[in-house]
Amino acid sequence: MTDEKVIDKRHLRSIKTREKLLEAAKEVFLEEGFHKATISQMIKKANIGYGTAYVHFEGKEDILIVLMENVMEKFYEIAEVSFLPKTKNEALEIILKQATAFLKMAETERNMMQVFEQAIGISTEISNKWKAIREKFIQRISEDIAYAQENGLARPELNQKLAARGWFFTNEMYLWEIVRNEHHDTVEEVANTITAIYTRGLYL
Amino acid sequence: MTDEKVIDKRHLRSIKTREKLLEAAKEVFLEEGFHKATISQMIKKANIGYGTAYVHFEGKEDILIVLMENVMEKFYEIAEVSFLPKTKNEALEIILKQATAFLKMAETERNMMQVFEQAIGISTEISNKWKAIREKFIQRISEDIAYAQENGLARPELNQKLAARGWFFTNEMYLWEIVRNEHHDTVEEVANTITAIYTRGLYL
DNA sequence: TATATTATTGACATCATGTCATTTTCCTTG
DNA sequence: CAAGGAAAATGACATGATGTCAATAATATA
Repeated sequence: MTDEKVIDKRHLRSIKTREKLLEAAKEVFLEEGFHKATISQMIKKANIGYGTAYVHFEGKEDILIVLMENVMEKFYEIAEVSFLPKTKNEALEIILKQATAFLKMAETERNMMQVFEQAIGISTEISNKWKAIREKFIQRISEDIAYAQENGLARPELNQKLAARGWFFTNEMYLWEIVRNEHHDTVEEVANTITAIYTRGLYL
Repeated sequence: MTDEKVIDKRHLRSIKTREKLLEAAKEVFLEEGFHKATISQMIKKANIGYGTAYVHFEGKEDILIVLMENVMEKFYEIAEVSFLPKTKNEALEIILKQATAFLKMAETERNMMQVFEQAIGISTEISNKWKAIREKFIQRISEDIAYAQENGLARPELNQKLAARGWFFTNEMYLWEIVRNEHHDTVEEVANTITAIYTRGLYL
């Protein structure tokens, strides 16, 4: 199990090479976007040989997946916050916090999220990982809505899964708009409006 | 203005070649997806020479843009339906119809929409055209909400633009799920739930 | 020091792209 | 209707990216 702790100079060099490449790849992805980015640019920036890239990774896509894992973990952390509201106010507060935390990611990780968005459209594997994150959120919120329905806080006639998806989808689309710098309302205002509509409805 | 009506045999042949290529390209895009698709596959299927493809189009992306124009026009038609509701019921009915028509597109044009989705992630031009469609919808709905607010039908404290975006975004995300065959509720149920939440709210 | 193991390397084969000089097809004019 | 010209089609080619692999360098071990 802990056999891997035997790290010799060779192994160390290997790790450093890998990290140099990852660092360079990040820059290239940010500068060029996913498809214009080439392995050649990365290895030049990292000062390593061409073949070396293929020793450490399977290709461009694989490199990006590794770079993305960091960011994706943060989403999981947000999604994993567990809650079972007892009052309507509690429910609203929590739903608002969740939306805000989610949208904030767009701002703090904007650069990598821009590359991420392209990659989702191109790589099935990356797309699947994003889908998993989405389902995690929807599952959480769906459970919360079901609980709220059982306790007379939410309208019982609404399909929880659909409602949860809708809520998440709205947040997600705003996330991408913020990532693309296409949106100039603050994260707080967006989160407030989404929550207000979902909890109070648009029409009187 | 009508000079172009002079169509000789050469011109006719040119048009036919172009159409043969578009037809073949459509098949290849559907079979292979946007990036695996190659010009070579298309020209073989169309029985024309390699260079010919570049006489008619600037490349893969350009071919897809032309193929997409058809589909996109249909979205514009839906978006252009104008309405100013007088009663709350009228507002709900119209918003439901709009959502249903929009989502139905995912079903009737599923194949091309699948290619479309990839293309949006890859081609800036296609992405921009889709954004224009989105803004058209949001503009329409935003106006409707503003009107409803002025006439005491909708909550006046909500930001119309944000509400309209949210509504559209939810629909759009469902659209893509349906396109990807990832969704098994009926279009009607989805449209109903979205409308119900937006108009009546999730919590009591 | 000699040998084994691990990591690195760049040259190479492959494949898609876009260009362009050439060829084919059709029209026009004397 | 024959000759020359214009429009359309063509495929060979140059370019650039990818992934592989046999050779080489660096380090460990006996």
